[in-house]
Amino acid sequence: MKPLPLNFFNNSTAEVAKALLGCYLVNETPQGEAIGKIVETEAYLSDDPASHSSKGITERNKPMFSHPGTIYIYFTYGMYHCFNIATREKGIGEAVLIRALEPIKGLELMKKRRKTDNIKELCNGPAKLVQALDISKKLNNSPINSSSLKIFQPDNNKIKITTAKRIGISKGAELPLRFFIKDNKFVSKP
DNA sequence: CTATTGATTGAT
DNA sequence: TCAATCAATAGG
Repeated sequence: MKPLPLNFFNNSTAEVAKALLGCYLVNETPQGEAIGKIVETEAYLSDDPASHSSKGITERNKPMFSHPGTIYIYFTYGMYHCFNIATREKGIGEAVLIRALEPIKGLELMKKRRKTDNIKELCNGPAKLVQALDISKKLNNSPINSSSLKIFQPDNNKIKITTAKRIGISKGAELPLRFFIKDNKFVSKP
């Protein structure tokens, strides 16, 4: 198992979203290490009305337009953060939203941070996994794998992918840009 | 300046 | 079904 190279993200956003399924997201903190397997993602494209980047670059969404592999963490609904990774070359505003993880390691830490003992509730939503891994907004606009937050790709990553409409957006067509591992119990909605 | 919305979650 | 809770955005 090895860390994903940054040029992994210099590719079609939908392809990156699918390729991330089955990879491991790792965050190291002073309290310990937490690891989750990526089981659900969504792609956000530059011409997509649901994407923050659709109206051009702003102070908030500029990480989406930065180098491939740049972390984009945004604050929403007054209380939640969501975690994305920028894709394609610098100047193009596209990203993959990590929507759900299967908890692998650091379960006790996750339970404490999420204030629940229900394993299925730890990481089955974009704001939940940010809480469970304690992903800091300080990492916004910095490259993945260069700080405490890393993604590893397993040596033989054979999984079955289901494609579906995206969740929780009102603008824009319900494009088939949501991807998750078939039959996995930890996706945000069945 | 004020009003509305939102890539959400958790409680009722 | 709805409240929490605030940054971004649209409108005046």
